Amino acid sequence: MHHVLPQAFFDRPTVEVARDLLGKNLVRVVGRERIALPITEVEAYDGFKDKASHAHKGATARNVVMFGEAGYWYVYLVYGMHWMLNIVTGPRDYPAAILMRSAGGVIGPGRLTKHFLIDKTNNGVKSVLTEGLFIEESGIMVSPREIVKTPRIGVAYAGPVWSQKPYRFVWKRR
DNA sequence: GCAGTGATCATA
DNA sequence: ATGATCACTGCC
Repeated sequence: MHHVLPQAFFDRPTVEVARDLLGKNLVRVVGRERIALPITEVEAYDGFKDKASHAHKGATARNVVMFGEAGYWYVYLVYGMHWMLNIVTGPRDYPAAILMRSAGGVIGPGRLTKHFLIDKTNNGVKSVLTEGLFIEESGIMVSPREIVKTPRIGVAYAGPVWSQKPYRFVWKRR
């Protein structure tokens, strides 16, 4: 159970990685506390052309991490109160990341970061080497039959085409 | 259904 | 410097 996902796992096409993350354990270690839950809902944000992505209009102070190497955490604040947790995917200079939306019974990206004690201090940190926050193998096999694809949530601003892309993946146990 | 909340970014 | 926006949540 101590198989931390290596950087190579994340250095692949974003949508593939998103699907493969379902059922893997999101792990947080703070002091003596260890929180680990299987990932159940994610969303892919894929490249410059993706109008729903922060990276669509180019690099800014906030989104630079998305332009870096795979396997780094991209954490930002929305609506002045909710931290969003993403993992960067694909090669350097290709901006892509996956939003962690739910794990175990913790539903919703803002609730997830609250539960896992995540904030801006996790931004820009490499997931594979850090003791504090990483993803590991769970041993759970997720069958393709258990994966539901839908459009992403809360991205109407991206227009009819990009807001409808089936880049959200939910693991429904059967 | 909609207010809360504040960083971020474009515009100037 | 200012104002609109926001990969959301919780309470009405």
